[in-house]
Amino acid sequence: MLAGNTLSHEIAEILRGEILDQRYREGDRLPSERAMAARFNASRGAIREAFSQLEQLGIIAVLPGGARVRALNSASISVLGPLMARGVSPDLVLVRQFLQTFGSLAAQNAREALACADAAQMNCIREMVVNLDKENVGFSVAIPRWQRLLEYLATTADNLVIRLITNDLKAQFVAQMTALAIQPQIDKRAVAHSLKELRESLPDRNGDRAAAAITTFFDALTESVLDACLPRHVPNARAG
Amino acid sequence: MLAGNTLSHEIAEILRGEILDQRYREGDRLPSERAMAARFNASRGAIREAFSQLEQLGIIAVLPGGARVRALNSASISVLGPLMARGVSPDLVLVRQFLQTFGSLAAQNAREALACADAAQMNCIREMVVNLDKENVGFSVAIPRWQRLLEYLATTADNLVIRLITNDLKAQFVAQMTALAIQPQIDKRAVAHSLKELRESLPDRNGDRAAAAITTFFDALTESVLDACLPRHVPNARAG
DNA sequence: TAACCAAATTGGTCAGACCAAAAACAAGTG
DNA sequence: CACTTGTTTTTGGTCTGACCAATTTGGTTA
Repeated sequence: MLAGNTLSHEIAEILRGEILDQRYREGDRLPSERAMAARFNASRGAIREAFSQLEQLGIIAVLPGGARVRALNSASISVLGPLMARGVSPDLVLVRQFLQTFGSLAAQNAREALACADAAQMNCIREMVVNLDKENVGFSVAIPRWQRLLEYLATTADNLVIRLITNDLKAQFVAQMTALAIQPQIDKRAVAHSLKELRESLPDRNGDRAAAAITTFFDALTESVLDACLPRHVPNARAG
Repeated sequence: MLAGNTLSHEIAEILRGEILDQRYREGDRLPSERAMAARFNASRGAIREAFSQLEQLGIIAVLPGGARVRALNSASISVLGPLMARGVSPDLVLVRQFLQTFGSLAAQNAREALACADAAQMNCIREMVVNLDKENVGFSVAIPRWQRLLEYLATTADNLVIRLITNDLKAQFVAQMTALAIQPQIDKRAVAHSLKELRESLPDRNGDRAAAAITTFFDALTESVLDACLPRHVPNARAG
């Protein structure tokens, strides 16, 4: 669908799936480029470009004598999206790991933002936090506000390493999540608590406290998302 | 420069450098594949493979009509290594961001490890921490032990997302650091304190406390590494 | 000026070929 | 039988030249 309109992208996508599905074991030699060309009715050049993409993904190593499958642990972040989409690893486990990791990085952003923000930026942060805390809005309204806050903290912290990581993570994760159209019911008490901590951490620029607040928020978010991912077969009649 | 023995890797490396050096501005169109082929005295196929690598790096977008330079913010983590090696961004800033981010992820690993470790794993962790705390060893002895501890925490936490991220980070960072042959003088008191916190967090599996201890350690490590990176008083070279 | 159409350019792919290095195999050796 | 050695096959890396489809470009027209 969205993957790649070009032949080499399609081939790469197919092979990526087969590798992530463990159709070739780690260390195994992939069929030769010529064999692949025959299989896909394509030229060797197209196969070569597909292999190149898989190599950049870190899931194969192509060298004279043949292309070999590498360990999943040595892959690049970009495999996480496809991995989550397939049944290779338990989805919910990966979702949890995603959100927890994302939360850690966001917390670090908050820590650094409070350490290096100027007066105007601090004001802006304070304003966003207060606004976020003001009304008891629904999930669909609150989440974009949180996103803006986290984005502003990221901009303020200006940590390129975290920025690049979260770029990759978002690209892999958001696509999968939005595809599921999840409507989590986040624990409002936990959110309120993390907002209170966040607000109180601002005056004396307590980075650790702010980071802890962000972590708390992501813990709650994680639980709610996981809950929303569960098969809602069960008649769970309990409103918050 | 052992980066890539193949021609396409060499070309990709050169172009990557030129792009990271801002020789082409964001959004600019790169010279066509044919022009590049002429410039490097190579075939279009080789240029294409080089372009493919740059595309996977996230620094160019190749599409019908021409290849365009993308924003650095949208790049992949793998550009950090080359970026740090060049003078594009202040080195020390990147080094700090690297270590702080690495610390955040290690702290998260510790948090999750304590949450999910079985009895045997907890014993192993305790043993490593105690061993680390036992003697007052030098930097070159202590660091490998810390690495083993962090690695074991990572294995125990078994967070694939963090694993993949740190894979990339290590690949980009360690190469640069070892090339500098840095001998940091780490603050032993800070390390001792973080070890104490870590040790005391084990009995009741206080993940937050363990995470804070790891963060403390990385703060000290960051300062010492940055200090070691500073230009020292050159013995004689006052030429110029 | 704005809309429109044709020519030049560009990426995507294909085909067939050559080379050097690696792998697979055969044969000889202890 | 195991182990080395030398030859053949396979494999990846690159080149050349060509074709197609889509974009870009630039000139033309309304």
